[in-house]
Amino acid sequence: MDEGVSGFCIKAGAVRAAAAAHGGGNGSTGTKCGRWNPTTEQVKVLTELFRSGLRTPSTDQIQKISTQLSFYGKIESKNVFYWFQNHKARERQKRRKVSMDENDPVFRREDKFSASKRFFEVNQVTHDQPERVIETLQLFPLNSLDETEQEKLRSLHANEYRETVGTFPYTMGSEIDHPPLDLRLSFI
Amino acid sequence: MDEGVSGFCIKAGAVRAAAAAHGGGNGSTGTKCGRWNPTTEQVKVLTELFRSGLRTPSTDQIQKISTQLSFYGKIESKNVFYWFQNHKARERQKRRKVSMDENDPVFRREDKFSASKRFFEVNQVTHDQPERVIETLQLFPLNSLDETEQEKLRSLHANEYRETVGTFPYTMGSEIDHPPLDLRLSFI
DNA sequence: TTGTTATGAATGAAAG
DNA sequence: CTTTCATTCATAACAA
Repeated sequence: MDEGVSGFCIKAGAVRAAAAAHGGGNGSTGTKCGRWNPTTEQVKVLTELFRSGLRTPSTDQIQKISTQLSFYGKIESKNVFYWFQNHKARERQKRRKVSMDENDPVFRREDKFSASKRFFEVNQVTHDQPERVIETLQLFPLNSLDETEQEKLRSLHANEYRETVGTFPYTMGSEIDHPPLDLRLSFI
Repeated sequence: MDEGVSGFCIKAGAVRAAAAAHGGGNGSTGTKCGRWNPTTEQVKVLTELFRSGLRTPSTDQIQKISTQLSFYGKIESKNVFYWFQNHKARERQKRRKVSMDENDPVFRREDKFSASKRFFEVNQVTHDQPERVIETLQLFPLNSLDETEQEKLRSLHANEYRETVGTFPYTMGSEIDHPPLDLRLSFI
């Protein structure tokens, strides 16, 4: 199991055990050196921005978002950049509700071009959003926000847990009536 | 809190250990579990495929494998995907642990990349490890429909373009359906 | 029960 | 943008 914790960060001691970041607003405030671990606040804001239609923030936007989120914890521009990139990619990936009729008893004709991208049948948290993709959203008025201004953004409560969208209503209701038994690797 | 479906699971019995060797309701058909639990048959096949050299099955292959394995129990494409992903990663992880040769106990510190690709630069590290495995194994000769190349040489420098175009006003709150959450996105 | 291990799933980071 | 890698989180299966 937990073999050598390879990795390249010094993490001199056993840092692994600690973790337990889930469940609560993990500080992530300069904890370890490893990778960015967003706080629930940060994730919430980012998610909301995404929901608002922002998908590929510009450099300027990334900078502003990063600045704002830095209050909630350590964060860098690249984190925001990657977040959006990953979120978008995975959202699309999961969006692939391609119903691969593997159970279809009727031989189907070859589809023109089958989707060749990864796709899982993962449901998505109710998103009744008319898919309005705003590439460039007006973020943060240019008038800089003072420290005091940022303080106002503070307040709030720490929502528990981090975003976890990972469930899916199994669609493959029941099994198919037994196909040729014993297939093993014969199909390779 | 709401982390999707997790927790309750009927756990239809030993699926991994032994048993389940017979075509019979192991925890697959009627179990609504939050997490896939492979049957011994499924694991066996997957392992054999892995041993055969398959490490990163294509979407098409994943599909086929999933279809085949569905006989042994409930399984989805993403399960296969994750299985290979994890198996490969852990194989490598163990390999890495062994790598710590006493020959040179010096730990090389990863240079802190500062950068900028826009803000940060992704330093091109290395690309070694002459991976000697079969990336693409021919599975199921039945229908070896090879999806044609879709779009590969696309995208490119379309970013700048988009950035510029999206400068339209965008009234806050107007277009966006008012977020039900407590938003400090007011600064948008 | 509690603690540990194995591994499914998620995701930040980065390569291609 | 797409795909892969590395690390981490969560939990079923198991041991004590």
